[in-house]
Amino acid sequence: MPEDALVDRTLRSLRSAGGRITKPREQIVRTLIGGSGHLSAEELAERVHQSNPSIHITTVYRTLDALERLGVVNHVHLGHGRAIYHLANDAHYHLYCQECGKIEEVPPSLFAGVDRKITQEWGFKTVLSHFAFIGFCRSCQESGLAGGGEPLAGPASAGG
Amino acid sequence: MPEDALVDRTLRSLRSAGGRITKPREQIVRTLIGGSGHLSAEELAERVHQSNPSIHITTVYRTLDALERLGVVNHVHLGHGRAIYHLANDAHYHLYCQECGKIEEVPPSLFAGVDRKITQEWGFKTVLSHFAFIGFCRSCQESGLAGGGEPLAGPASAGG
DNA sequence: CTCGCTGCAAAGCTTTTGCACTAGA
DNA sequence: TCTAGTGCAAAAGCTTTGCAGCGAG
Repeated sequence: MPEDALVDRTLRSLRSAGGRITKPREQIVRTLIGGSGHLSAEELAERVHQSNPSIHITTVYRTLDALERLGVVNHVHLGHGRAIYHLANDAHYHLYCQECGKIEEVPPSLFAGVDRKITQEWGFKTVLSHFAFIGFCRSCQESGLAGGGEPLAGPASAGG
Repeated sequence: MPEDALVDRTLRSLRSAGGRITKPREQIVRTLIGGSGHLSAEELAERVHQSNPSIHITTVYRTLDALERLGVVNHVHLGHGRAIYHLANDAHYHLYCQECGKIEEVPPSLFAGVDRKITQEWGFKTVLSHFAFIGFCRSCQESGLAGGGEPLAGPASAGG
């Protein structure tokens, strides 16, 4: 199982950076790597609690923070509150259904064109990976939950 | 001044919807319409306080909420915390510089292509207006504050 | 007169911080 | 030993809610 190797490598990275390998860190890292790839801090804590209920969510946050500084983990904001964490080597953007909470992954290349345009025309460098794209997934649209409200609907009204 | 007419129309909309026209609402609506177009609830409250310091920020939130339900106002999240409010008839998306806080407006048409692609390929309906696009404005990039980290950097890897 | 609006205080939600104690190397 | 990590409690930051009194219509 390559997961064990990854867990091991990650823990050793922590140590190389001057940190220490502790039981809580080991369990958090193992759970994160073995998990679905998209976990909030709270979900991660819940899963960790199945093997060790005494690990505090503060420790989860601090460990995730340490991993993020190592470049092993990234976090993505889904909207108002929650953020999710995923392994940094898995580069993708996120579509977040605000109705059912489902997260879909899309390749960054999809936005390359828009991103280039924004850079050229506005001189602005976007960081599109740090916030999910909000909307409605297919099934929630079919349930009639997605209203209108987007200015995109209608005839193309300008060209920048 | 067309602003007075807009204020008046907005207040009457509130009444048509079963609401009441009060001094606080009048002042909040007037300040919002006369304002820069991008105000946080707190900024709006500050300006309103110049003419009436006793108006509580809770009232500002509730009035903005009422206006939003009428479709007169939209709010946009800039990131973790703050949201900004603007008139709904002014359709645009937002670029938010996470370094200096500057907000730039871009036409929704810019994203029409990506949006269509996401709809066609993922069946996902994005609501791109509800969250700003985060990044670094030109001047902050020139100050050397914008780091790397975006997966978009690198050879154009495909067109999806 | 009624019911919506208001101000105040307090709660809510996710994440961060202060502090004393524990434990890795 | 020495310093990083841990658990707990509390705070932080923005927004919402409960409640009693006021006032628009």
